[in-house]
Amino acid sequence: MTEHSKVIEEYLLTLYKLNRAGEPAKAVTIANRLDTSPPTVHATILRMQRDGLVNVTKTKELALTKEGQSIAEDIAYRHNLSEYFLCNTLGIPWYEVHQHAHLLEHAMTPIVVEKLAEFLGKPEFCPHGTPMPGTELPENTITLMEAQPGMTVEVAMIGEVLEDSVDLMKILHEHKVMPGKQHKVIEKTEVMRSISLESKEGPSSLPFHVAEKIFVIEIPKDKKRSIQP
Amino acid sequence: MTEHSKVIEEYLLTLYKLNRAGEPAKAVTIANRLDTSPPTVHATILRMQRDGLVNVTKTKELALTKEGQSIAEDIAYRHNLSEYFLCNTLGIPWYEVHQHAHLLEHAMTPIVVEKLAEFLGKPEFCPHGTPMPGTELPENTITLMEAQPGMTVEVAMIGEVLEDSVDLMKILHEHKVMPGKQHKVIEKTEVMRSISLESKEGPSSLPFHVAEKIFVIEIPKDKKRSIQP
DNA sequence: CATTGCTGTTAGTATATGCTAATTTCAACC
DNA sequence: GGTTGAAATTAGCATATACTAACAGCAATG
Repeated sequence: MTEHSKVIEEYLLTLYKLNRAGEPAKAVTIANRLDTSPPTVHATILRMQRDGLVNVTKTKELALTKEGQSIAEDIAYRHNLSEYFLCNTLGIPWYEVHQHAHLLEHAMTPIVVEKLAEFLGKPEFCPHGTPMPGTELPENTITLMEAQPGMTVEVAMIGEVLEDSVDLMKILHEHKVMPGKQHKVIEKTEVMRSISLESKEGPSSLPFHVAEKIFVIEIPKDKKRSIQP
Repeated sequence: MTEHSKVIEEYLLTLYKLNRAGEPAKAVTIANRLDTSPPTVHATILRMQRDGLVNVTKTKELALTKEGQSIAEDIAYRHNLSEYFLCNTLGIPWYEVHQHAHLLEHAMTPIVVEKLAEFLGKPEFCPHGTPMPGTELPENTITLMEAQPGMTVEVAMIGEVLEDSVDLMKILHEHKVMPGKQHKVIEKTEVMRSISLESKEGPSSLPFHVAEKIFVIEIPKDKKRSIQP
């Protein structure tokens, strides 16, 4: 488990997140996510293969090796832990922590990780609701896209892809579309390609492509707002 | 104030520390401190000149420009703040924090620095007693080398050069040669080239080259241990 | 079947960072 | 004044990370 460069750690984390999201892990995808040219990604992946971090299948899918997976989980943990710290200890808004954690995640020694986790009480989810590696979302989690009009849902996780846009995150925050908050699904209109919600804070409307990346849990009628007044 | 690489930040911080210690800032010194070959240092300094971070005098002394100085102070602040956090919040021993802070100092956004400083209560000294940029040690600070037998002194700062050796730091810790602790100077023996001390925790002996890097304040007899029981 | 278009790859370059070996410079010392 | 030794510099090279331009491979589509 040698140390790896920031760049390599980025690639590993990106592959890890793609896996978790069930998206195909191709070189182009990395190029898009990391805003890097395809040739650069190509060269970097060659080095990662050389170093035993990924394998490339016949269909050009990138698969993390045991070691690659293990390092990626480590980075994801450092990232989520940093976010938790920045949000809960330092009071940086949850929709802004991603960018700051993005730097910290590459600069934490194992001891710092351990001590920080203890200090924070070994949290299991980051402020966006993403479970730490080893933890899972509840079985009955669905995407907001799958929720039907009339349902009341509680937001469980804001998909990691959305975190890259602070502007979008801020809007979600303003409408209280954030982990732990409940919303009622009003309607899904094909024409507008958006979903209307209503919560205590007022109505909101989310485009389908965003709703696909928001994970929620249906709240049975009799339990509505039992937790969140 | 563009962002600079980790390497450049290291160079800037090294120059800053040399200045503070009153040591001549030459290329060789950087090479030794950073364990890098002279040609590499040379090339890097050329880039730093190009980027307006340092000037090289006729005598080959390296002088930080206004901008270089300002960035260096920023890094020093991030470093010291990190150390304070690691020690006081996470409980990592004061003699170990340096190495961890060494990574963190390059990974903190301005917002994180600001929020962390607030959280910690804007400390003015790191756990080794080093003042944050803008703060100074008391006027009457001397090195342990300058202290005379019979004097009772309180440790103010462990020089930054010493921080690099965890082994040495650990020994200092075991003998309670740490900021805030009082010691009586017993004798300075030229033959052994060392200074003997005595404190409540027992006797200790420090070689001259270490004593030169430890900064203390003389405690008048009538005030001895008034602060530290 | 041929075209279109996405994906991957190659070629050619650039920059930052690192090295060793060899050479130059210069001040200090005999 | 000449020698010596430390410091700086040059030459030559390697690797990781980036880019653009050009090309190849292959599947989907008309």
